Formats: sequence, structure tokens, C-alpha cells
Amino acid sequence: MTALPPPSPATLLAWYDRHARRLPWRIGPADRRRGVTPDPYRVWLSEIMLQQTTVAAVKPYFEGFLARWPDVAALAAAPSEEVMKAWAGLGYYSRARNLKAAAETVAREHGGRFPATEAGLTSLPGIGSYTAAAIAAIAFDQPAAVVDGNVERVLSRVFAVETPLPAAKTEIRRLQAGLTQKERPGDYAQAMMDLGATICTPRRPACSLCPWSENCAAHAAGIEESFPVKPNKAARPERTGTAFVARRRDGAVLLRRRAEKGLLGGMTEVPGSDWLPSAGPASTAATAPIAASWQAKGVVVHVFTHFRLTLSILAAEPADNPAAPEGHWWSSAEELPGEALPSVMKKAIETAFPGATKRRR
DNA sequence: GATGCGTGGCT
DNA sequence: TAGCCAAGCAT
Repeated sequence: MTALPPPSPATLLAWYDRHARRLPWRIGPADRRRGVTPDPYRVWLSEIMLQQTTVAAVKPYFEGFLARWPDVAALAAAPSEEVMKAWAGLGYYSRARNLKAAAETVAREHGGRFPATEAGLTSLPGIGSYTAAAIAAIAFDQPAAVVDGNVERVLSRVFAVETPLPAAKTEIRRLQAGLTQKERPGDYAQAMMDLGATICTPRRPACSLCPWSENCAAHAAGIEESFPVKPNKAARPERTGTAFVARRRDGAVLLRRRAEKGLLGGMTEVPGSDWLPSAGPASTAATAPIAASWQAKGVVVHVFTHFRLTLSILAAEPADNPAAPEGHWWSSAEELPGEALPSVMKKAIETAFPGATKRRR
């Protein structure tokens, strides 16, 4: 077997100059050449939102955050509750808490300017090794070795890395550090991620369009899809629970807030039971939050990362105007669509009362 | 190193 | 359809 020529960063950059995706938070290669520099706030905000989240899902949230909080000082001054409401539906809600905390730190301890080094960035909550390198490269044009899922996929194929993830990460980081140049490091990082997102995809990669196809060991062997090597995943366990959706005659729905940490931490929910492993026909001895005529409205099935939830929905429309129990509140029909409700809770409310969480016009 | 942590789209 | 997947981080 003949050794392949090594992949060239210059070749990738030339490809990027022609095929870079246009994204709301990105300074394209042409503008960069003209000296336009990225706003670190926008780079940071986009990178946090993009953690384990698709570009399509992020776009509307990014636009919404930017319109409402145009700089880090504005975000630092925002009430946490408003940030959580704005983040609702995007998932991984600890990101929103860390986002707010990091904004306050930058505003208070760094004079409103983001640290320009990987070490400084890593010290901020919610910024790990990937995000620190990405911001350093993209916002500050530093030759940081950016390694995300795209880079892992591209380089594991180009170099046919047989070590399974996540153990392979050390080797991949070394490979990426060797490729990262002092010229255009920000564009290089984004080029690698664009290549992974549009050409070197997990399934059916478009190798005929790839600038590195002649340099790729996996392609040479015709086994692109066998990289990166990953361990088998465990089966998703089942959990069950009960949710109570009470709606007053004026349309207000009874809500409460979840604990600050853990699953859906700090978000809003309808009252209900704990969500327990469903080993058998165990009793979901759920206690209703208020006395009313509760009626079964069916179930909501929702898939979290590490378990599948089947939530039985009970609904009631009390005739009188019962007081909200301790720790609960009645959210008016007008306020409800803007509450910090995670998707599973919107599903629960919609199952009980269709249209209740939709904004009217 | 393993685990907990969301959601929606795609095949 | 049921699984797989997406620019990871904190503990």
C-alpha cells in the first residue's frame, strides 16, 4: 500500500473560499480578507448554542437573543428568568444558566471584553476545551487546535484512526494541532467544520466533492463510514410519570418551577409525579395539586438523552378560582406561551388543552 | 473515563 | 419505525 500525500490546509482553505456556508454569526472569508473582524460576543453566543445542537435549530434563537441582548453588557444585565424563557425549547438548559453567569463575569471582571486566550476563555462557565479553542481561533484568529465532532470525523477518516472515541481524542487533537497553521486559523477552523457538516457527513459522505479525497486513507480503502470508531450505546431505559394540567375558566394554567440543577434545571413545568423507572405496573401514586375533577387525556412520549419518558396527562378545569398551592402560580393565557417551558411540558399542556401554548396574533 | 444532560430532523 | 445524530460541558 502506497502512502497517501498528507492533507494540505491550503487546499482546504481554497475550498472554503468557494464553499463557505453563510451563517448569521459568521464573517465570511471575503469579508475577513477586507479586514472585517468578528464580534467575540456573537462568536461566543453562537458557539454555546451550537453545542450538540444543529445549525437549523440555533438560527432563530441566535437572532432572537441578538435582537434582545445585542452585547454582553445587555445580557449580563438581563433577568435570569428572561434568559431561561428565551432559551426554552433549545435544550441542555445548563447552557443558559452558564451563559448568563459567563456574561456577568465578562461584564464585571473583564470590563465587558472576552478573554482572548484559550486559558482565559476556559475559565468561564460553559466554555470547555472545544469552545475555548473555537472562540480563540474564530474571534481572535489564534492558531488554536479546534476539535469538535466534525473534526473528529474528518481526521479519523483522513488518517484512518482505529482507536475508538473518546480515547482517540488525544490522537485527533495532536493531528489537528499539526495541521493548524498561523495563517487564517479562524477560517481553517471553520473550514474543517464546514467540510464535516456538508461533505464528510456521518452517512454517505460526498467524497467526490471533497478537497481532501486524494489524501484520505478511509476513502482510499472505501470504508469511509466505518470511521470514527465508536463504542456501542446502551439501550435507553423507560420511565413513567403523571402530569396534572389545570386550567382556570379564564385560561390560566397552574405551573411551578423545577429545581435549579439536574434535568430541565430551573425551567418551568406543570405539577406532577416523579419520573420513575417503569419496571412493572407499579402504582404511579401521584397526588393532584388541587382538588378537581381530573380526567385522563392520554399520554405524552418524550425521548431524553438517557431515558424514554411516558407521561400520563390528567386535565381539569375547576369551576371556581382555586388558589395556587405553595410554590405554584397561575400563568395567564397571555403569559403561558412565553413561559420557560421545555418541549416536554409544552407537549403535556397541548395534550390537555390544544392550542394553549401557542401565541395568538 | 463514565455519566447526566434536550430536542428535532432524518433515514 | 426506532435509532441515530448535531460546533460539548460539568462532575
